Amino acid sequence: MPELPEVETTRRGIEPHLLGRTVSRVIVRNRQLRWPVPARLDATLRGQRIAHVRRRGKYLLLGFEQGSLILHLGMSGSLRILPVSQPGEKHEHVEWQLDDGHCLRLRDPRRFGAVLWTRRDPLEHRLLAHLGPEPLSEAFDGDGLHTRAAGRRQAVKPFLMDSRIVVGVGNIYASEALFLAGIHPRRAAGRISLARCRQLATAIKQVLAEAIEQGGTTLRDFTDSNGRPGYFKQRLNVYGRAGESCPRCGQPIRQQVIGQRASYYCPRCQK
DNA sequence: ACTGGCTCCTGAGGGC
DNA sequence: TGCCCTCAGGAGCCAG
Repeated sequence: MPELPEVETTRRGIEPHLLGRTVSRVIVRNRQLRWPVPARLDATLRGQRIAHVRRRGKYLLLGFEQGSLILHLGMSGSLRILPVSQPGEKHEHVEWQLDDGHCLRLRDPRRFGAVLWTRRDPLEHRLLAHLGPEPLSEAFDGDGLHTRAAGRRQAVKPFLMDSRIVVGVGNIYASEALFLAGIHPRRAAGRISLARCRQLATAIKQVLAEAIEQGGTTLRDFTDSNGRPGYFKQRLNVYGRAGESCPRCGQPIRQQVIGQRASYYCPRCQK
């Protein structure tokens, strides 16, 4: 399940292979993703040069001369650079062929991902226009978090996963950051002190930055057809570890569903 | 303005 | 060995 670190790692992995390349052909094998893949994508993109590869939240933005592709990996999507001659695999729904004999392929078994095209500034697109700050930027800090949380009774974990508050904090890293900050996932967002909001913001930055570093080593080679990454489970303190000992105090870690999502926490360390 | 619940989909994992 | 059932999970969307 790609969270922000995996999306950023993907961006870094594909960028050098795409910059300055021209699309020679687009093949859409299955257009039924979260939204239908735009019709005539091949006609739209053919001959256009890729000017930049950016990321906003978990969206990847491929900038062309006449518009931008907006890509989302959903929860099972992945992008790889392969030789065009490489035989296709199951669930490879879209292929962008480049002028150097390689192609970018989107594989997405669960098809929660998205491929959209816009001729305007992608940051103004309705899916992106109202996103909260990037967690690793200076625009995101504990003071801002505290302000946004004021008066809200929603549990802090789903609050953190709301992309209008901050982007890119998915289910796994929300649990991890709350553990680091010592905050119970069910605590009302509006009942966290400024000092603890600052700790929480720091924890979010730390967890995501560390995961990106990990991703950088795990997902090194995007041209390797065998390079499916494992997830960074070895680094996780609480996620997926119900019943195991808390690494800080030894208490058994608990699992609880909060906002329809599995949440993991230490009942002793997190208040 | 908030909040919780539903939805899309497939593969994994458990039970028998 | 295989079949069936259940469930996870990002995030937009809608109802209350």
